[in-house]
Amino acid sequence: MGRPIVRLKDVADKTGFSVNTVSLALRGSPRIPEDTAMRIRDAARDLNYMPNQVAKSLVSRETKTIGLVLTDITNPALTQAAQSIELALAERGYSTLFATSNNDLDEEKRVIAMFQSRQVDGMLIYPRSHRELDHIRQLRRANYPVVLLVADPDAGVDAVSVDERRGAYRAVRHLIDIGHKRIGIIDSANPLGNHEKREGYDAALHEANIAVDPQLSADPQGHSVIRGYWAMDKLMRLPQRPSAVFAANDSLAIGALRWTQKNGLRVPEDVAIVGFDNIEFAEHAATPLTSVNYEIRLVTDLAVARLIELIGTEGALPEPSVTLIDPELIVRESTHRRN
Amino acid sequence: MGRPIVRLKDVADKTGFSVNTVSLALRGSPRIPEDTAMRIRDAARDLNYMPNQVAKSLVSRETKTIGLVLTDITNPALTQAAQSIELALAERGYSTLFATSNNDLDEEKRVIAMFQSRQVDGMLIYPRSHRELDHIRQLRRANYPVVLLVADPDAGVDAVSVDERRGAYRAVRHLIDIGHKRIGIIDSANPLGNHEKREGYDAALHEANIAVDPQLSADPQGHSVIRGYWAMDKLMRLPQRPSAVFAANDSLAIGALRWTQKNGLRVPEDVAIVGFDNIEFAEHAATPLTSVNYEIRLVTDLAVARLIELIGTEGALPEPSVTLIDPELIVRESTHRRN
DNA sequence: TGACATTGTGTGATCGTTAATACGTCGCGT
DNA sequence: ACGCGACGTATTAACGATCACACAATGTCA
Repeated sequence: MGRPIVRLKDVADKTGFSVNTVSLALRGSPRIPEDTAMRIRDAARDLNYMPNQVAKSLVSRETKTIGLVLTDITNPALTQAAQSIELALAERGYSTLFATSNNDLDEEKRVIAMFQSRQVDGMLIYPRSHRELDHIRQLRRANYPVVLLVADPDAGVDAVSVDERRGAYRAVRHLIDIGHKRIGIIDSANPLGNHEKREGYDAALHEANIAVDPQLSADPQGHSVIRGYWAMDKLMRLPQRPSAVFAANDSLAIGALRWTQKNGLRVPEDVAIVGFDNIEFAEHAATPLTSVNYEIRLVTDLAVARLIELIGTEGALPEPSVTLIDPELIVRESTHRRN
Repeated sequence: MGRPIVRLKDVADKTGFSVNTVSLALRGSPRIPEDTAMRIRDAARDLNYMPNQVAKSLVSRETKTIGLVLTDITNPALTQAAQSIELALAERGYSTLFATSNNDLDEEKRVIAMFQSRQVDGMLIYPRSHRELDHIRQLRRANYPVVLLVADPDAGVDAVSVDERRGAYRAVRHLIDIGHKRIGIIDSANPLGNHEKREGYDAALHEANIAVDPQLSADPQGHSVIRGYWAMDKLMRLPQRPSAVFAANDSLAIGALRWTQKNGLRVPEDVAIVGFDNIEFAEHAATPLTSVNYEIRLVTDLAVARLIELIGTEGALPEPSVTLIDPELIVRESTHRRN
């Protein structure tokens, strides 16, 4: 409140030139002769002048700021994403305003509105849900640059994402290939949530003529280790246990692994486990975890590049484009090949 | 670029009132009669008017934005901090601009300057180093509200932090108490870095009349699991191995644990391991990890509260205050008590 | 020597909002 | 009937910067 601010006017007063001359000089205009410019630069340095970006933004109508909306930054996959997004944006001269929606739709809407009010030049969003994107589509219709970080080819909004459906398919396909028939899944079953991984799971089973057994599906209601533990508990208490489990992310998988340790089961002999995202801890888990891997940098770089492109377009935005990154499966001990 | 913006003027034109009347009405001034206000609000809603915070900030001289400077958000402890800081700030109507310094001093300075230029109302900073705070002290002298998230009672800057020295002391003291005499430490040895944990380690050893053996110190040069693995490798290859190891954070500790698994050592029988921060994965590691625990929410809430207080003070800032949160040790299997 | 560029610098409007103040139009009291 | 306060609304000037343009003071050429 009321901190002292050094303005162009102060530099102008000190040097005797007008505000305009000072502004031009500091921006290196060729219209200002070198010795004038030097005197002005010196004075600016002495006063420790820093341009006021707020005033600048008001004139230029751009804030060089983008808004990043995450559901929850403690999800290790999102943390990585946040890190590399911030980096990619900083490299291009953009600052990152970030906020979390806590997986709440109203909160997500509020955050987006706040970002608009703050005149961010664009937004990168991990939406809470694929099914409720109206508010985001509306943004785009209002010519607002937005790129989603989960994919839905029909969303009508630009998106760059790992192909979760394909990743899940690869993981489950691998389990089938090594002989598993009774394969559990630990993934959110929220009808409003994202179904891609579940679809990939279903697809792999169908392809192998294995019926999808709803019993083998456990909803962890979250993404933390402990949630994975309890979901695994549910699956393993079934009369007919699964011989393998696909977990929608590595934290859940580590929770499942932990369950096997506590209950004296061997992985992969008694039950095989596959995770998703290949976070650092996956490789170094008690039993190194087979996991779906992808270059998060690739996803975020493409998303940022697309966003910057949208910001740079004059007039109406181009047709939305959706880019899916194809993930690979890293096979480790948690799913050793059966013979 | 050139997105259409609905301004007060547009609402004014639509209703026939002046810009000022509209402004007053939308802010609920009692000077505007109810039916006028209602007509104006309706028009604003129809046009989907959103106040331009940039213009508002220029007038009010406050942006309701704070800058958060982290060294590296992938450090799980910092991720947690970022999450709860964003939450605490949002609750008080502040937005969070965040940037990472990548543990580089020049980068840290650049980020801070950028935040100043963007007129943030205050900053929360995880400095790269305790020893190089001049640029931050300077900020404070210029009456700029700053709160550090690592403590140094003599920094001359406000700070709220877990007491790392004491936490490390507790951890090492515990190892001594259960009979260990040869205790290794995995922590940065950078002379420009933070020494608190190392000091706590030294203090505990001195108190027990155990000489500090420099051989037993390994610098992981980072905070990731794999760094901990290699640091552990260095320690365990010594002719006289340590019987216990204190790691400066849980990722390092998990790396150390992983080393024992790969090399067929039992924890805690062959070597005990203690971590720091008590992240989620610590409890669920192959051998549940003894770790130094503290309420990160407490730290961040106090830091945010102090920052808001500083922002609210008229005139000169009060004397800097440093708050240290006392951590506790959570004992788990990785350091089972010896008999 | 007078017309005309060229060069360097200043003036004024503008961005969207708020704050201070001015200005009509009432109603009321005397 | 006249003045005065209250009320409702408009006008003007900020905030700090940029931009388009105006305008002197030079220098150049016929």
